[in-house]
Amino acid sequence: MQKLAELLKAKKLKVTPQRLAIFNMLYNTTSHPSAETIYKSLQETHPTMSLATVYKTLDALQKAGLIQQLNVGEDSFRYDANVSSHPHVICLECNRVFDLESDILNDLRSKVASNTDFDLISEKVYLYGTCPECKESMKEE
Amino acid sequence: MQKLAELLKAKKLKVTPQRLAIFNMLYNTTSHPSAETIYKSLQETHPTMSLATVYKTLDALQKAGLIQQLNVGEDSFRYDANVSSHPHVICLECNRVFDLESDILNDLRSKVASNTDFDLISEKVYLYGTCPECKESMKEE
DNA sequence: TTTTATGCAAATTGTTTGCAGATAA
DNA sequence: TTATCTGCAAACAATTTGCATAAAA
Repeated sequence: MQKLAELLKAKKLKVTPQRLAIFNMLYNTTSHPSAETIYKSLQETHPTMSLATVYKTLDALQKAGLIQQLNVGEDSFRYDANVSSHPHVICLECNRVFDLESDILNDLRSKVASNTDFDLISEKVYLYGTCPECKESMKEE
Repeated sequence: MQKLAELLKAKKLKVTPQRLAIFNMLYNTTSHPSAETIYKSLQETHPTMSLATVYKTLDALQKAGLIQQLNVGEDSFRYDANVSSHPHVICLECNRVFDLESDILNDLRSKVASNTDFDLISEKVYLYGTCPECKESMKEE
């Protein structure tokens, strides 16, 4: 928590209980929650925090480069405290989102760079399918 | 146009002037327009067509597998009559969206399949950067 | 004639904004 | 103290929906 407070201060963001709670939650999960999910799961510990504060905090953290926004094709955004440009795999059965290693994009990056003459800055890569667990439970039926 | 009418009929969709106009426009562009852009550019030839009809038509075409929806990270969707699962490069200066060949994803697909045990179904791949033309005009300044 | 599509206006939903009071520095 | 944040309610924008009329099959 101390570490997160330092990260906020380094970006000249005031350290508030709300910000710490949101940042901390994102920092300790790989579930890529949405604003709504974050809001609901912090209801118990921060019952007075509003959804608008969640949105404003996520916006501030994102602008500071401390988190990133994902758009996996749902109707709302998800957030990730892993700010490296890494690909994600999404299970179409359970809707969970998993991280992949960034370096599996190296081949793609170099191919695109040589095919297009673009100066590439970033990328968003989402793969869709069925996760091992859901494959199992589908077999059983 | 005859060809497009056949494609609609094959999907049991009624062939209306609005649907033909929208489908035809998408079929003859690589600009990946949004619903709003399609609506505006068809105003001249189809002044009575409503935006709701554009949305309903895009939805029908998409469900029939005749077009696909893109989410390049803007506040609205774009549409593509190329329904193959191909990557896109987006220029952050001029906001144009370009198609890439599907097969440059082969390496990524096989890497992800072997790393995750997912059964992969599809993918959305967007790369961001500066296109050759915008690189030129930035040099001049 | 039957079925499906269109066009209008109203509804929906995730997200943003304005602002007064509260809190961090 | 003063600069910034919070929380509420209202605003927003892209998209969807209900329904009466119109057009396709």
